[in-house]
Amino acid sequence: MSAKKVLVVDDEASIREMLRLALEMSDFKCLEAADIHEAYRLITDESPDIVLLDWMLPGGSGIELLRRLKKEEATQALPVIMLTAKTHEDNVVQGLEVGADDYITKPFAPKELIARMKAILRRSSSEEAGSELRVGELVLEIDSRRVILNQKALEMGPTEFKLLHFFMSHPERAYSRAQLLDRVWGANVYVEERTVDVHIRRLRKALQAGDPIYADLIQTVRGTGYRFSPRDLAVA
Amino acid sequence: MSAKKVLVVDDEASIREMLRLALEMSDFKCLEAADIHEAYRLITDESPDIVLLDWMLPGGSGIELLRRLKKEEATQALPVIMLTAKTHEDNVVQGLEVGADDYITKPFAPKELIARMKAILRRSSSEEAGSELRVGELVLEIDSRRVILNQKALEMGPTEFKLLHFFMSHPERAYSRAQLLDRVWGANVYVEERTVDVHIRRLRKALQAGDPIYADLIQTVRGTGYRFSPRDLAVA
DNA sequence: CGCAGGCTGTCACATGAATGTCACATTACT
DNA sequence: AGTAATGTGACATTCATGTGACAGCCTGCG
Repeated sequence: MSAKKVLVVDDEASIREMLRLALEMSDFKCLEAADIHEAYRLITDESPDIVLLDWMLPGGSGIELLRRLKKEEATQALPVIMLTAKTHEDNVVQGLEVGADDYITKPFAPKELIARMKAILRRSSSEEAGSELRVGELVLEIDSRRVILNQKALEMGPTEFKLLHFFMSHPERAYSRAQLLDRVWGANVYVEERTVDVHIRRLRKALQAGDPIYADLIQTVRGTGYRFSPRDLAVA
Repeated sequence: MSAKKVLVVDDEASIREMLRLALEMSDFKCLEAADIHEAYRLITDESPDIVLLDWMLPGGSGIELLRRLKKEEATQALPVIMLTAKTHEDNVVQGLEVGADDYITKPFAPKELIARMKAILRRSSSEEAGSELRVGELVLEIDSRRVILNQKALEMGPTEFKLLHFFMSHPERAYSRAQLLDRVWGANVYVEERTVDVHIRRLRKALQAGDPIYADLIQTVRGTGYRFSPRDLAVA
């Protein structure tokens, strides 16, 4: 299992720092946000695997963000663990009602937090298995690591597969080359940005070979990067 | 019902002898092993119908063997009865969790053991009936440990058989070398990952000898591992 | 006991695919 | 037209996999 991304949302820098240490000790990648706005930005930009959300936040309480996340399709399945200061039963109940996956009251032992996180991640990642992503006649089979278009398998390299995988799970949104490098190639990789173009081309070519229409799903956003847009798929 | 093979795993020769007598009295064929290593060898070589496994063993406790058996595809369904010295509830619970089919505490009446064995065998043999895997003209006979392709038996080693067995029961899914080592070779085995390649090749060769088309069932998934895909089998 | 033969795991080398980069062509925008 | 961004074909290199050979190990047999 590759390192999971954790987003820590708390307004106190000291707590964030403490959590960062504990998390990195356990091989999690750690993102930090001090307010709801920043948190939301990081969620859409970085798609963390799990969110640790403090209850008390300036500029909108944590439950607001939670509600928003559970409302939107794209983030509905994102696991959230609430951090509550006291044993405010009310908060806990309310949080779980809105859809938090778990909660933990401060002060807590980092070990316990990590254990709960792992339990939740195990649960959510196993649901993911056996799934497939579909857009029209284009099917990306995760388990068998294949892409099927009109009942026929498409040929593409591992990188194109990962790229398409990323696009299909993040549709209707433009990504810069830098973002794509980060999300598809992985962080800490030194590669030219223009390399993305080449792989975009290879992916388009592969789709084209299966059905020309589907190549149009990968759209160029001039001055920004690329976008995957099922919406514009013309239906015969 | 033909005579069933029973494997007795116990380090005390006197107990093995006692069990042998009791078992042969009831028309079972009896195999004996004094340690885990020998037990495992006999299981793969002789495929007994049921295993009587003592809890306390030198060189790795019985539960280790049990875990290994339940993990590997080829032996997952093999019934195991645990023999525990005292009424160690912990052991019993643990054993049943790992997948023992039953347990019995020493000292026990041979008659009772026989009865339990028969009960389990009755249950499992009905499930086991007609236990063969088939893909097109390729038939893997579990019991006789043979592979038939176009009415002709294929020649392959035990490892290739297990590998094919695993693949045929988990089709349309890509597995990494590490996963295959884990599931086919068994856990706690230190073997080079590239060894998988070699056995894949041997398996392909065996299939090829029977019918070239069937070698294509074993597909390379570049950057990931291998996949067994009956779906792509071209039909004449 | 020693020997032959099958099976296994490992290596070194061969082969071919995938990757990243470039130079140049093309396109969009002003 | 001029400029910047993107598309595209070619290429060297790296990397993953295929493949043949071999030594050790066990087993069965003389």
